[in-house]
Amino acid sequence: MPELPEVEVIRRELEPLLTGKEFAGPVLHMPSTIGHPRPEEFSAALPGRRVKTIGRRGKYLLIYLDRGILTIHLRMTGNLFYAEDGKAREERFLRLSLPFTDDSALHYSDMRRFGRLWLTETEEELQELVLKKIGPDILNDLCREDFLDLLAKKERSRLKALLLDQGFAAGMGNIYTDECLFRSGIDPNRRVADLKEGEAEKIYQAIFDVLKEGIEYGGTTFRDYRNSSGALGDFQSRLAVYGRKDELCRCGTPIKKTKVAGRGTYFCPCCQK
DNA sequence: AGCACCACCTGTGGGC
DNA sequence: TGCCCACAGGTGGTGC
Repeated sequence: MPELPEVEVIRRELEPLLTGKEFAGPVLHMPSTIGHPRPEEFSAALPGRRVKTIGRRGKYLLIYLDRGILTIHLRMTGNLFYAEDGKAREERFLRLSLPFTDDSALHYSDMRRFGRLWLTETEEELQELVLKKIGPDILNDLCREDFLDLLAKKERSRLKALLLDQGFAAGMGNIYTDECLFRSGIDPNRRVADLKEGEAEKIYQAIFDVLKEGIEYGGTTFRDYRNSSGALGDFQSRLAVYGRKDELCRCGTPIKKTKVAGRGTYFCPCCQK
């Protein structure tokens, strides 16, 4: 579900709400949601720790504590919901409740159960256990020069596959990748080696623009995404190609859907070459 | 190195 | 109307 913009929207909302709060005893409705440490250790270790700041790397939300780091990945259908009164809004897919000592709470629900939480004691442990194969955050930690350098090392890759590769750079998902390639005028099947003068720069700019806009519009709610107050995103109204098979592109050509890198891929055969 | 597949889950929507 | 299959904002593993 959530890509970089959706996670960033959640981060911005939660940071002022959670900073300074102290965790009480968690309730694990589905213990397998905990990736590390073992569920019972997690439950014993979290109470008493306080939230310092909230960060993000790609699609990972990083809740820095006075001791250790609580990391969350929402995968396809994970949702975080903050409740001032501590009450969860729906029970069906509730996997985890993290109450605070002031009786407010952070709830985690996840229909498809793919999402995970990790509690690590140090930055090094987080790196080793969770972020080992994750590249730099594509919005905050990758300048144009570095992006172009990294791209040059991946001559044989298809653009769509590369942008989706979190080891290359972290944050792009299926929706924003299709939108980025549309804005760049690049066919998703093209390979890096075939890019012409100026096209790589165009892609970098499109990544930046589309992610920024996604954040400004509160993320994309195509199906399940909700922010931490339960509200829908707005960026779906701005999508040029994603989810618009057979609808007309602004150039008048019907948008096509194919499969690239194993994912449903939308593009305009006229605007993207 | 890159890619195609499968697995992990549950729900929904299109086609027949 | 109802059933079945394909597919869904992600990622990790396998094997070619």
